[in-house]
Amino acid sequence: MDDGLRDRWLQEAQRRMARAGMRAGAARTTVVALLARDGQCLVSAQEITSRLAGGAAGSAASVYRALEDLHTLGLLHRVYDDDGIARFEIADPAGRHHHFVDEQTGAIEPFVDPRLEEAIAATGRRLGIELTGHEVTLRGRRR
Amino acid sequence: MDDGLRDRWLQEAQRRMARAGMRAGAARTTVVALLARDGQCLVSAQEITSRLAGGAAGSAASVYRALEDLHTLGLLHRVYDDDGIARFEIADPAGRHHHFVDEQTGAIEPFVDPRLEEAIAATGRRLGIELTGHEVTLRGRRR
DNA sequence: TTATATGCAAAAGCTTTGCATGGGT
DNA sequence: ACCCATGCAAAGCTTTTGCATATAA
Repeated sequence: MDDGLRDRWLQEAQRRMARAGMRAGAARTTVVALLARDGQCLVSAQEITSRLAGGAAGSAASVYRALEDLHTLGLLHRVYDDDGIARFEIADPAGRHHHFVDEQTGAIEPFVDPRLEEAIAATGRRLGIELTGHEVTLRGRRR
Repeated sequence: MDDGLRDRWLQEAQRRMARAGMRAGAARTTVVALLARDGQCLVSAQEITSRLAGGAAGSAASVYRALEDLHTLGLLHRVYDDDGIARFEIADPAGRHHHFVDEQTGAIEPFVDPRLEEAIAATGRRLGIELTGHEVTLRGRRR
């Protein structure tokens, strides 16, 4: 786990939530804390809900509402897996990773590749597009 | 519309369906014909169902079943949009395109870029991955 | 004739929403 | 005090499934 990323994101999240006039209720506070730790790669609403079920706060409705709000604030990326279930991960202010799906295990793993980023930027220029975002999913098996 | 692609895919679809022991019922036959024409870029099950509603055959259940079967046979790609709805397009035996989402209009447009394909292949090698597939989605506005 | 395809209606699963209550600032 | 947040339960949507019937081969 990347502690620096966790702290940066947590701080940014609190800043943006405050600026939006949101208050620190128990449920969303817990969800945010959990995301800062475990949301560095894709997690679903249900995974969050069940991890919260052990503790005190966090109904399913509140989890979905928190995820929706955080996504609207630009604090989360939302991706739909091959099963059609929404999964979220924290939007790193410092950069972006993409996903590799291991077809043997089904595991999703993040990766970064500056040269791929550069190639995507070049594609945008070639197509005459001003890029505001992009997603890449690779599938295969580890050699 | 690419007539060559349409005919190639239709032929391949019929070949694979026959080999799988599937019979040419009215509903799936109509769905396959519609996909060959209109499935060159993403369409949803509901879009297909409503386009079929004018004609004689095609209940929603049969549409979903046809899409599932064709996907299993490797004849369709399935992609989940930002709204969480599954969209399908025909798997071109001759190559692959990706998607650009225009954030002004919401329109999804296909594009091809051989240099991007090369960059993705290079990323796979760099990561030590044997790639079996990949998807790229670009978001932005046309300049 | 026999396995496959279809349609309808019901069920399933994820997500959203209405409403009354609780809680932050 | 005032407005936001929460929880529960109900509703909404897409997608899947059971079952009886129809149909391709």
